[in-house]
Order: sequence, then C-alpha cells, then structure tokens
Amino acid sequence: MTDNQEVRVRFAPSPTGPLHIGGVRTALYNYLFARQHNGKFLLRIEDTDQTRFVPGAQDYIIESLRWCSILPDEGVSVGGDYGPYVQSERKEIYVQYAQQLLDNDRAYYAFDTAEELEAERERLHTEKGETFQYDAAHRNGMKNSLSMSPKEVTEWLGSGRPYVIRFKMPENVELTIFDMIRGEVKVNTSTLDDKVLFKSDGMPTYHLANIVDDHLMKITHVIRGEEWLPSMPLHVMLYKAFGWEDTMPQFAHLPLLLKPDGNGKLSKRDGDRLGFPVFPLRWPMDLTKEEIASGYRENGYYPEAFINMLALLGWNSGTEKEIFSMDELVEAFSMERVSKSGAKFNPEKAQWFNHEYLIARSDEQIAKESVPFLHGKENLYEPAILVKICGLVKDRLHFVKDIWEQVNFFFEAPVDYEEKAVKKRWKEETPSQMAELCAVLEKLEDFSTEMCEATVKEWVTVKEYNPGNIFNVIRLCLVGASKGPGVFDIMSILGKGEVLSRITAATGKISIVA
RNA sequence: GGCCCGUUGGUCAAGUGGCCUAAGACUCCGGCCUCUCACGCCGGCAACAGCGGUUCGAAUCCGCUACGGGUCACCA
Repeated sequence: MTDNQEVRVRFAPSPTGPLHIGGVRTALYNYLFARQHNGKFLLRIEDTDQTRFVPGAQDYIIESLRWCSILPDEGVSVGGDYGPYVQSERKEIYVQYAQQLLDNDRAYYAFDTAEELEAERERLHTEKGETFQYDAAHRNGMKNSLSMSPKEVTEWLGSGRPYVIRFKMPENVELTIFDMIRGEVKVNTSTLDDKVLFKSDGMPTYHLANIVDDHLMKITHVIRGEEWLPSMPLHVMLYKAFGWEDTMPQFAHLPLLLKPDGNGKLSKRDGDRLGFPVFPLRWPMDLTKEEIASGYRENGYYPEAFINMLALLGWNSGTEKEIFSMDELVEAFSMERVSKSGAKFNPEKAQWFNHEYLIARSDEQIAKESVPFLHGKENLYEPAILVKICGLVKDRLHFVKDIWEQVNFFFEAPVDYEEKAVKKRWKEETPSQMAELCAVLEKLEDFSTEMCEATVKEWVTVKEYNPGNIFNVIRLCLVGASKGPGVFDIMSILGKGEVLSRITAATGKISIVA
C-alpha cells in the first residue's frame, strides 16, 4: 500500500458463538488504528462454514461492539460500497477467483476423499514415521488434476464427483514476510502445504475468502490475533498468485490473551469457571438456553472501563497514564507499542478499572444508576439526600450493583449487631450513656451533620466520656456494624426520629443479649 | 513431532548498549490519618529463564539450551 492511501481495516469474526474478550480487543485495536488514521473500520462476517453457524451469534457480535462503542463505518448492519459484507452472500465472487488461480496453474482440482487422506496419513506415519502433508512432495501420489490425465479429470468433474480446489504451493521459496509487531519472519514454502481453497460444498475456505475480500474491500492493514501468524505465508503467497502484491495489506499479529490460571489461550469454554466473565455480554442474550455465560455488561462493568482494561492488555502508552477514554486511546495508540508476548489478565485489575470509572462519576449519576439496586426503597429519601448517600459511599464501591451492602442501614434499621463490635464497645455504663444522649438529641432542632457533631462532642467533653468509644457505640446502634461513612453524616441523614428510635432499640436488644 | 512466535517481580508492564544498586500499576503486607470500614498518604515484599559470545560496558545485540505459546482440517 502507499502512504497517501486511505487506511481501511476490518474486524472479521465468524458467527460461531459469542465473541470473547480477545475478539473484542482485536476489534478495538482495529478501530483505534482506523480512527487514528482517519480511516475506515469495517465489520465483515466470515460464515463460510455452515456447519458451525450459530443463530444469534451475528447479532451478539454487533450488539457487543455497539455496547463497547466500537462502531463500524462500513459493513454488515451499516452497509457500504463494498458489500455484501457477509461471506455467504459472496459465493459467486469466490468462484471467479478460484477459477483465475486454476487457469494460471496456481491451483488444481483434488478428488481425494476424507478416507483416502486419512489412509495416506496413517500409512506414512506407520511406515516412515512421517507426518503427511499435502504438498509438492506428495501431491503427485494423490488423486488430483496434476497427477491425472486431462481426460480423466474432465470425466471426473463431469460425473459430479466431489472435488476441492487446492492451492499449488511453490516449492522451496525462501519467503521473508513482514509483521508490524514482530518484524521480519522467514519461512521456506516447502514447509507449507497445498491448502484447500474451495470446499466440496461449493464454499471457499477462510483463506481464499479472506484474501479476496480484503483485496476487493481495499483493506490496507490486517490486524488480527497471533493464531493467524502461521497462515500469513500462505496469505502472502495467495496475494502473489493473484498478482496483487502491490496492494497487499500490511499485517499485524496481536499477542494472545491467555487464561489467567495455568497456560494456554483464553477460550470460550473457560467461561465462569474463572470467576469472572470472558464475554462482553451475557450469552445467550435471549436466555432461552439453560447454559448461560455471564458478560461484563451484566456484571456491572461500565463499557468505558471494560474497553480501557482491554486496551491495556497488550498495549501501553509508555507513560504512567492508565485511565484512557476512547478518544485518548485513539490519540495514544500505536502499533509499535503493542507487546509481542501473550497477556494473562488480572481480574482484580479489571475491577479496579471499574472502580476508577465509578468514582469519577458524579454523585447524581451514581444515584441514578443505583435505583434498580435499592429494592424499591429509593423513595424513602428526597432525591438530593439519595445523591448525598451515594456520594458518601462511592469510594468503597467497585460496582454500582453492589451498593446495597454499603447503604442498607440508611433504609432499614439493623436487626442484629456485629458481635465483635459489641464485645469491644458495649460497656456496663453504655445504656445509661445512650439514654443521656437521647435526651440531649431530643432537644436538638437542627439535625445537620455539623450540629450533630458539635452537640455530641460537647456532651462527650462535658461528661468526660471516651469519644472514640461513644462514637462507635452510636455507629453500632445506627448501622449494626463497624462500617460506613462518618457517624454524624449518618445521623443527619437518618434524622432525629430514626436516630432516637434506633438507639433505643439497640439499647434494649443489646442489653438483653449481654 | 515439523514449522512459527515468545520469555523483566504473582499479574499487567517501563526499559531500544552506559542515567538500571531495573520505573509505575494491580494484588499482598506494614504504618500514618481516623469515630468504624473504605479512601488518601507513606513504606515494604518481589523480576532481567540459563549458558556462551560481541563490547571498555548488555535486561538491551548475536548464538545455543531450557521453558511457554500458537499452528499443522474440505474450522475460522
């Protein structure tokens, strides 16, 4: 490609199930790269294998990308000038190109059945201990248009016998190919085999469809997972065979996302076994199946946090900045700073990212988001008070959905009291002290945080009580545990009546227990 | 097994021949703050896979070994 050409990249998943986070990251890097270069990001569906097609998977992919704000400029669901963007709708196109390769002697027909291939594999293994490869060294011993007479080939083709079209991989060519992340990679074509380009069911394989589509859609950069690195030589050879070398895209093979436990690449099956989601969204989305894999969205992640976390798995800016908005990512991203080695990810760090995004939100926003998790009790307070409550507890939250355990005491009086705290704080004189306190608070007109604090502190000072112990006893009465915001904030929000009633209730209950 | 890619603390990672007695973040552990928990602040534990070479000098360059991973389908 030339420098002044518009950058065009694509994300090309197969609709074989839910997209896992590795796929989302690949889409993200493609998107960032496109945005950064004022280029186009396309979404293409590679569904050439009908046997693995999973209904709903395509919608899942689109919905996942939408949730992440990784929006295609072109492609399935948005259209564009280079469609259709679903490979099964492009069948006739691939036929032409396969024919071109056949005509130029760069491909050939092969009639070997699965059984025959298996038999040959078995024979070679037992007789010579070799691994069978359909290549220059073996193709003459197989049933194909290279080993058979033209007449026979014509007959077999005419008889409706099933056949595939294989790429005729040149022998002994030293290839030096370039990867944007890994640099030069050298391979000898003799180690490569004659890959099937066209299947007997009339569909192309990934390799053919991918190269033809990338060429036709004017893709300039192929950014994909490292699992494709071994087929890069084949793809380069295909570009050469078609005579498209001049417009061949640049390749970038991204490091894999590894299982957090043990080794190996993260797979769809890992699911909830790991204790955190490996999918952006719950799967299946429609909940009609029994097996449900959880998603980041349903687990309470903000899409911005999810994206931020993913972006930093395999790339970093080289600075100490870790929190990036999408716009900042677009600005800072660079292929040169993508790491070469696979990354296991750290569930705790993922939560930390969400926490950072959560505390950056306004108290008003948190209050709004909290409503579904307040068990219908949100109307117990004025909206402004609810906002205040959220502001007081947001520091200790990873997810808004977990807010109830931080605020429950604002809505419900404690039914029991943390044993450890009772043991430590509840003294013989406590009940009478609390009775005194109630009398003092009773007279208080202004129940603001400040007035509560001033009043209680004055009383404690005059009586020469231990402030720490008194405050904690009050907390125990109001909350039932040693947690939560400042005790005077809690008093003020609960209000005089509730505070008095809770202290009275606690005094009764705890003395009975003790 | 063949081919290919990789290897800095538990994890993500900075580092592109001297500034490295190797940054930062997450986790963990201490301490401070403090009415509790959390936040915040301060501090701590903890790494250049090994061996050879190149060089005045190597985490950085080269080679070998080891280990890890990917891939070897009419799946993508």
